[in-house]
Amino acid sequence: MSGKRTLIPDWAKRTTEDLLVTHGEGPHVVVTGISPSGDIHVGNLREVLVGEAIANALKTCGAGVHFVFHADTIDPLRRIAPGVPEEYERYIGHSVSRIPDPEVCHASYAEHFLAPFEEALRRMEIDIEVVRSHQLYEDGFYAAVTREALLHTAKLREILQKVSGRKIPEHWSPYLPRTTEGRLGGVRILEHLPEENKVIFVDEDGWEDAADYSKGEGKLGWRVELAARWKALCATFEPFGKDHTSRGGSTDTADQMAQEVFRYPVPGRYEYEWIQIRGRGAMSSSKGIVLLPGELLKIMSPDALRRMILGRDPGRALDLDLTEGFPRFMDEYQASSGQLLVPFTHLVTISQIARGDTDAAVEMLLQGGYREAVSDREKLAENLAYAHNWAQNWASEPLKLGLLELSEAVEAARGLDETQLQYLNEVASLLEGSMDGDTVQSLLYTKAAEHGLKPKQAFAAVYTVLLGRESGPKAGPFIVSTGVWLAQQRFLGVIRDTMAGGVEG
RNA sequence: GGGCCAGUAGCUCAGUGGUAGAGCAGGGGACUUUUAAUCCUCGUGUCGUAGGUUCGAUUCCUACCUGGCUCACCA
Repeated sequence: MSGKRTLIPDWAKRTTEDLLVTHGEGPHVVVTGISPSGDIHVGNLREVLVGEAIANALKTCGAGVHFVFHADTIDPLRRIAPGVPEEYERYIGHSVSRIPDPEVCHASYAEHFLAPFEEALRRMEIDIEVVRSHQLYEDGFYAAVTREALLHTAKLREILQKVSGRKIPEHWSPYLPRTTEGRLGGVRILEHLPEENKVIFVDEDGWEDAADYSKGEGKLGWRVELAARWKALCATFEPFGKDHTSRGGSTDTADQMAQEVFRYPVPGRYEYEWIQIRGRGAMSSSKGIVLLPGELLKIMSPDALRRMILGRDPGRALDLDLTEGFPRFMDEYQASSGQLLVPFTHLVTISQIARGDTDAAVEMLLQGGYREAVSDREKLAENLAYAHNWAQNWASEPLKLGLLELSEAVEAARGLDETQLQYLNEVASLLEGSMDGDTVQSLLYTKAAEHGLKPKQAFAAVYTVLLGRESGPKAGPFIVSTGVWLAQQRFLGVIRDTMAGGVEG
């Protein structure tokens, strides 16, 4: 029921078996990575989870595995993320690790977006080493491959041109030094001094300068860096989103560069499809269509999130339905993970009535016959919190239960007829704070009959005044949970205001 | 145009080389102290189209049609 089960899905098993054949028994290095130039969303999380699944499968086969998250913190800012002030335009071309945090809460622009993601990785207990590329460059980790790249500039340029089909400028260089203004690239390399780890370059204004590539004074261009990084990190496997894997794309060029220039075997690969949010479209940091892992961890457990993001097969596009479809997902998840089954929608109702009072929730669950579900109170409290958060943020209106303000209640009560109002009036006069749920329920029912109201009409009156709807959770226990006194005041208040407003007596 | 993915009951989707399944919706019934409550019951759909392989294909292959996404360093 608890404990971490590592079940290996079919797609991961197949991929891993191939990998063991093509790349040997290990030790393996599984690499994932992303550029923190904007929100790191659950689409990005899919890459990490695919990597994790492969890493786990490798471990199960007895192979040694090192699992790495390569944060591309040295990457230049290309466009400012939504919500970032416009004056950040002037940082375009600067390394995101060297740009101030727009909200001043972290050490840099990069950290601002990286931190929440790292927090999610931690909460999901993913066994991964997070490295920052600006750190690696500054530590000289990429010095050797950078030197190699510079020495093979002509060959790299040829590959780039041939494979991508793009015209590459004459003076192209795989290395982008940082100018005195802090911008990467846009300069011309004049000379490479391999024994000093330096390049001499001239900037747009004709100023000559030098950059030490063992100290992070520049970086490799993206496509070259990808291949170089495989070698430097000893990567044997890396998942890629489909945007990278199309013909002429970055994996195409990197594959050839790895083989012909770096003399390094191309790591195993898994191409995963993208995730869309139902009704909003494909996730995109730049369009502001984004769902953060942290948001989802508010409504489900890490394990459920893992299941949701991977889907049946990450090679297939996923259309995340967090509204109507979510309860079903949760029920299926619970069933398949052997947990006690309380229908999610029921949990949603209870969580909203109990509002954090676990004792009250236990009471209601017992009444509903969910005896087993209350045995683990800690777990239950957690699930109630998930359900409650979901109700707040994602549920459609009919599933939300919120008490009306008095003025809203008066407004809603206009739809009630006189008999219903009189019924509420009498009920209010008979309610007592000491009553329990069943007593209130029975009071509501008997008084309905006495007023000649069908139960449905009577209860509709109650729900209308309290919730603004014609139906709701079982009325007696609900009223007790809100506090009998509160319901009583609400009934009386509505009667008073409605009568004063001109309803005939 | 290249690539990837999909096209199965009204909707959302499972599924397997051998007479097609689930959930929801919908119909019928029970209950009748209310609920998007509970219980019972009801599904012959050209499994996108056309070919091929096979004793036999929805499941494998080919072509095509339709839809989605992706190919400017945004997973």
